[in-house]
Amino acid sequence: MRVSAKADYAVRAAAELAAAEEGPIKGIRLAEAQDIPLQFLEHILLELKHHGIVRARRGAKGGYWLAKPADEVTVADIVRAVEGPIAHVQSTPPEAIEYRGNSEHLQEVWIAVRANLRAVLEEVTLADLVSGEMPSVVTDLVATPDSWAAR
Amino acid sequence: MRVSAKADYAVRAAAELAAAEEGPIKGIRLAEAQDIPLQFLEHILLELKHHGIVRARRGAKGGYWLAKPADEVTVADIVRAVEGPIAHVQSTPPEAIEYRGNSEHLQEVWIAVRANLRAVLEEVTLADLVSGEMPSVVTDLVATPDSWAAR
DNA sequence: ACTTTCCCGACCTGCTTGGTCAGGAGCGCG
DNA sequence: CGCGCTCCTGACCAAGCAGGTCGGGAAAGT
Repeated sequence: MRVSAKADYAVRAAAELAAAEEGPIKGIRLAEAQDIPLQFLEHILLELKHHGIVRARRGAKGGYWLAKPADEVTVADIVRAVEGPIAHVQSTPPEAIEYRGNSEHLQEVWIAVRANLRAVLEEVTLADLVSGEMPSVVTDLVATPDSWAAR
Repeated sequence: MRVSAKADYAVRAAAELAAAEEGPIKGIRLAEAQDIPLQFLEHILLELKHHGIVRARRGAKGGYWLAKPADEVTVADIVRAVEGPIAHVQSTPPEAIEYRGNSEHLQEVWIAVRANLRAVLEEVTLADLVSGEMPSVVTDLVATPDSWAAR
């Protein structure tokens, strides 16, 4: 139930790409803008490329750019690209688990957990992220003081 | 963003304890009821004990039982006991992260993610789990067909 | 040709996951 | 008391992941 450095880095780099107006952005510029180790970032960007989220070109005028418009790329897309499926239990998707005995209804809990994760991650696009204009599901939750409480 | 075997086991064992009406339940009975490796389960139960969620007694009439009524123990309590804090990013709580540049609003996303996780995990008690009468947040999500779709 | 930049596999250290093993300590009972 | 039962605890272990670094290769531009 934690967010890895890789996923965090990936979203931040993608946000930087979404904000860039024209042309390819070099890896080193992304790394510096978001304070990410360059060589690690290159591996992450390669994964994003393999998942069709970014494109890249080598050489003097090379760099990375988004493969799709920023409002068509969600945070969920990026997290799945670098972390794999969201909210799997014991490496199997919640809809495929079968519980016996008194934990029979636990499946419903994990399904609800995944659904609520998706409700945020699939709703926020890179365009939302850079503009700061979040979908209502986020603004509502963020406006609740309890959401900020440590526990 | 995944649920570990340990957390899954822990909740299932706790559900079994919640369902048991009388007296201490032996480890081996929990292990068999939920098909969990016994020695691994004992370590998990020990952690739950250290977190004040279960109690135990040794000897012939020994076993484990819940330290509190089943309707006062939430799934979140158990997950936190065995997995640590929920939805930390790079091992730091989302309210403590500071983002710069174009990812400035990413903090709000992680806050919303955590809040939505809590909305499920802190709402479901062991009593709900064994009775099958889930809180509305769960039944609503589970009733949505999309929640069951793989992606 | 030569530089720049991405591409990509190998490697590395340390920690986590999902366990097993061996023994010790408390509890109840005859 | 002695004895068996059950939990308690630390040590260990194999595999994998996290979070990187290193070194070289391949395309793009000039």
